Amino acid sequence: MPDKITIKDIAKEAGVSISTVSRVINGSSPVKKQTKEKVLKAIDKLNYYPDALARSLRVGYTDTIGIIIPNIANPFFATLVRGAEDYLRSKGYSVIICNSDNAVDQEEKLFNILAEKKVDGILYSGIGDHIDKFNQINIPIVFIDRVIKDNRFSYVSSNHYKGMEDLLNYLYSTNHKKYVFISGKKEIFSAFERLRAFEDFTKKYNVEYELLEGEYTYKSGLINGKKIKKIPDVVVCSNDLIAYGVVESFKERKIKVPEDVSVTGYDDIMFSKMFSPALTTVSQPIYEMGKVAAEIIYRLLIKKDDYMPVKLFQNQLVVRESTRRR
Amino acid sequence: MPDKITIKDIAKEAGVSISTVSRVINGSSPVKKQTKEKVLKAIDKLNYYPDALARSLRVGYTDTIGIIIPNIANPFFATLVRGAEDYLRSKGYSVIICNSDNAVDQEEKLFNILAEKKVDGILYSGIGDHIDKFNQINIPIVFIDRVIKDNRFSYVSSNHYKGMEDLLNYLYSTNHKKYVFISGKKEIFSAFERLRAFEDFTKKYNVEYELLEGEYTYKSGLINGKKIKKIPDVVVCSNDLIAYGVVESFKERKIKVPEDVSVTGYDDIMFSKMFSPALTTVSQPIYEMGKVAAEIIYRLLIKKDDYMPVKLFQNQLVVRESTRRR
DNA sequence: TTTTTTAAAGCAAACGTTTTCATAAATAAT
DNA sequence: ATTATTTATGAAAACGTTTGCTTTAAAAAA
Repeated sequence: MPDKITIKDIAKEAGVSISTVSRVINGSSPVKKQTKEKVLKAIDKLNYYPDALARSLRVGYTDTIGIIIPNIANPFFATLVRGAEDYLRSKGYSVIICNSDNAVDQEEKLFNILAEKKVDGILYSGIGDHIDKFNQINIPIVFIDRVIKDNRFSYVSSNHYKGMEDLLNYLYSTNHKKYVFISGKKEIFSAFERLRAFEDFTKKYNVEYELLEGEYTYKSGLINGKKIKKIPDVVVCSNDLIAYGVVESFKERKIKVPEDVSVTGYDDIMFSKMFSPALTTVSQPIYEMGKVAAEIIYRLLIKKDDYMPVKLFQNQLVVRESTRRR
Repeated sequence: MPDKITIKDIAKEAGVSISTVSRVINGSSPVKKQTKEKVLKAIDKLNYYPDALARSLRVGYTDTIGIIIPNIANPFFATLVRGAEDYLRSKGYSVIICNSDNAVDQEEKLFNILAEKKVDGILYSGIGDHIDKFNQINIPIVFIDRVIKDNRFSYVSSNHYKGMEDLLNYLYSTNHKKYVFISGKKEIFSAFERLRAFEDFTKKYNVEYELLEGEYTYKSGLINGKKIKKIPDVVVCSNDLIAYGVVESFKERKIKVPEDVSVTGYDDIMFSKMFSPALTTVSQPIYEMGKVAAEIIYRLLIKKDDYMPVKLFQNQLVVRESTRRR
């Protein structure tokens, strides 16, 4: 294998010092046109590309952002990540993606790895708060899909409580009397908020309901769907994946949606409109949220002020075919 | 902000040389129990974590793998990536994900970035062949979802031709006479192979058909679905997303699947079984393929021999509700 | 004890860049 | 022409590690 080409080789080839080479690469200070050409020619000839490690070690940043999410195979996060990555790459950043599977200890490990890799910033969506860790590693972070009261931290989230409230009010207004609610893991902020909205709702209208503890997966919907003995007017699911599972479990039992029971989701991932019955759900601007999170971290990085922006998105009820008036 | 803690600080705190600190961190050579304790204590006290950049610069590797795919928001790739990442992380690697959107020039750019970042290996699924580039950057690579005849390169792929052939034979045996085929971009290996199987099929059985050029997206299915004037017996789609789009477009036109027309997909992404009608498709072991690709690159990295493994997966016809005997 | 062997720790170079500071070359001002 | 100013280049330190080699300390053998 051929030896690695370094800036030294270019310098020698072009008959010039390495400082000069560095300067033409980075345009950091003027260099005479004809020497510049020599250098460029040498670079091209030897097929040189600079070592980002060495560079980062020197300059103190890596142009890399870490993203910690539960699971990239969940379309919600895939879309979110895409939103963030598109923006960041346009600004010259790369992205390291880490799946935590919502395990706090795994999250902690990932923070360590990202800190060691010297990422410039972190986008984080997960369970733990890790505040002590953040103080240790001292890397700008923005929380995603979660409201942080600690005003040292930025976040982008959406108004889950309000979204769920809107959905429930709609259901109530269309004559749904008996409810089953399948929650996500309560450690997850969004799941907690949606559940909270549901609990407040049941109190307010003194409505008949059953509460099932699930998690944000298709499988959980499948399992919990089977557990439902008394078919209610509507099964309110804490996210779309759960709803898919519930519908499937009902299909197996020949229970028809929406004829026999309404089913609702949350998130409006791209498949929910294709699902049949097309899912009544609450839409979050997922791609946009990823993008905004990326914008925030970017701003945090370039201007070193203490500006800590925060963005709360509104959610939108979208009524489709999986619900109907009772 | 507090100064960055380096190995030097630990050395001073523990009253020991930096070599010794390095040795206790890496266990690279024996150090007396009691000095080890001092060092560990200092590390803990000062909250030190080593700088992976500096380390990589010295040792010559980064424990990082780059992955280039068209689009992480496509569930096929999300699952694939998850398979790869799970394996790699278990071996101590991190993963940088890059979306190319199937643009050759973007792919090229991404290869450059990954080369500069000194990733140890690359997993690549895309359009271009970039053979010259690979020779330049000299980083182990494994191609995903694509057969490479050049035996200097590894790949994992699946037998798209055979899979499509099986599907078509099944359709033929269930009395489907008139076909519409919606292809993916022909530059993509899998799309090319699936189309090739279809063309051979039409010749072999001299069957009535129409060919529509699409791409691997829901939207493309929607658009091309609308273009279908004469409803055939079956619309064979080059992947599942296209099929979703076609079904949706038919729904708008009150054309019933499978009553009026069969529709098939390819890939069997996780949503296809939840889709209604549940999609008849050809399943690829997506997660497994990602995992195997990761295994291969890992083997390539640890043993520096010239072993160039290659893995071809078989695909499995899965008949569900979106087709029926004519 | 003294010498030999082994184990533990330290020194300093190296990895490939960027950048400060000094110097040389070129241009402008006298 | 000479000096002053600007412009272009080079030398060398620094970023934070690992590791080959040397030295010191400890243990074993004489």
